[in-house]
Amino acid sequence: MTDVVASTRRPAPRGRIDKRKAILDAAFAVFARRGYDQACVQEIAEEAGVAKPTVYNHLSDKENLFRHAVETAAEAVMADNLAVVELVREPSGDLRALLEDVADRMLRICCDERSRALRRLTYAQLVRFPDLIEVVHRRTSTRVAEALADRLARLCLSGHLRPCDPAQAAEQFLALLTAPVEARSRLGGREVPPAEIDAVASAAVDTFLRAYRPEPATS
Amino acid sequence: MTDVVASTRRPAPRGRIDKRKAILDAAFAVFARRGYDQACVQEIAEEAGVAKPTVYNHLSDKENLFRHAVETAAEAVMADNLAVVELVREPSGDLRALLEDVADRMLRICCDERSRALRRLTYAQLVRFPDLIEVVHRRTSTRVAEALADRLARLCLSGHLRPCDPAQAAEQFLALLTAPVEARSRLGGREVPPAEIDAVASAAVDTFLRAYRPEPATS
DNA sequence: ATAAATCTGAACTGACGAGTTCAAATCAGG
DNA sequence: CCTGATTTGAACTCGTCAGTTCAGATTTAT
Repeated sequence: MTDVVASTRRPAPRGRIDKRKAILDAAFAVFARRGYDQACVQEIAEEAGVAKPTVYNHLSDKENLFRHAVETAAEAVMADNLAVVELVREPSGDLRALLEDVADRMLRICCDERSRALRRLTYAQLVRFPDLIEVVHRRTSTRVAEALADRLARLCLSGHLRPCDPAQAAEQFLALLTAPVEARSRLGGREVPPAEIDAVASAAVDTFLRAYRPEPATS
Repeated sequence: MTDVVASTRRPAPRGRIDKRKAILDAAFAVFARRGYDQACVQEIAEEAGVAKPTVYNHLSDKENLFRHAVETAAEAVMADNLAVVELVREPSGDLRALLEDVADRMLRICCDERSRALRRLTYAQLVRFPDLIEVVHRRTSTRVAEALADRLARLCLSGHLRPCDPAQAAEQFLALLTAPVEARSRLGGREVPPAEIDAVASAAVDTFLRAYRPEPATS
């Protein structure tokens, strides 16, 4: 009689459309704000504008839902990052300016809600889904580092950077970017103001260039 | 009738000893291996060799148990790290060797099970206990960075490093250490072989020194 | 229009775990 | 050795939530 429940239900096109996509999007959103254990399937169904049995109809169970939602998000984050790495080319003008631009774009991706939620969720479920972290990490970290290493290798060959191990250079470039931001965002809990992002990016590039610029002709 | 339950019960000195400490230790151990939600108070009680009501007698509820266990662990990790930072002094011999020793020790702390579990737990409960991460982060990260900055400032003044912002230098030194190790340990899921730890430490120090060594007297 | 597939809401089962209760056992101190 | 505090085990309450069932509504395709 006193039913005022569930006023936040979008009608969402009845019939058979891409319920599946709606469900996965909703799942990631709900997992992101509640965490795996606190998220309940009912809420995901409501967020997707769909009945609970429909959720189970598309994705067998909660675990499956989580895996698909997380892997999809990881895919998207990887695509964004790879697109940015593509920008690293033989500099037409200033190498520093180029790297700062790249650094800035990567940090913005790494600070946005989706990336943060993704890290949080995989980190949190490390014990329960060890294989999942493997997949996510490959997408969001390893792959990006490899792509960046490729680009840096070219810069070494063309003499814009000193000869070095490109994989290590890439690892350290990313370290100088991500670690300070992780720390300043309290592991993703706080929003980092753009001014700080800029500062971290420019400090990282500065240090990176000091360490990897070509040696002044010795002797 | 078919009761074979709870065969892993240590007797643990009956009467009133430091049950409290036993309980907190057990709590951290169980939270570490199960995560907050999966950990059940019964298991903590068993691990502590104590009855369930005794747990509730000492610490009001599960949340309280978690907070105390985590804060205690954070305190311990901080102490370890600060002790290592103390080693940074005016180098009697080689600055590089000194920094590599410090880097190595810090990485070992950061890779051990306790630190990893601590990061995992706080990261995972970011949403539910936002204030807790504040506390932990201050202990394990901010404080250590500040202490290191102090030491680096002295090295700048004595001319062992170029003039620079010591806070930034400390932040980047730690970034070059922790980020690669986090990546290689799959966010703490995998054990990192000592050889890799050494490699990361020495690469980090090398890059740090290239970026922060005193400028060769210009013009 | 009609048949097959899908979706819906609501109610249901079953497991699990937090926190409590209590009477009996155990301890510590005077 | 007596008294009061603490511990213990076991059973219990209570809420939550994953996953299921089902009869009826809706959709899509032919």
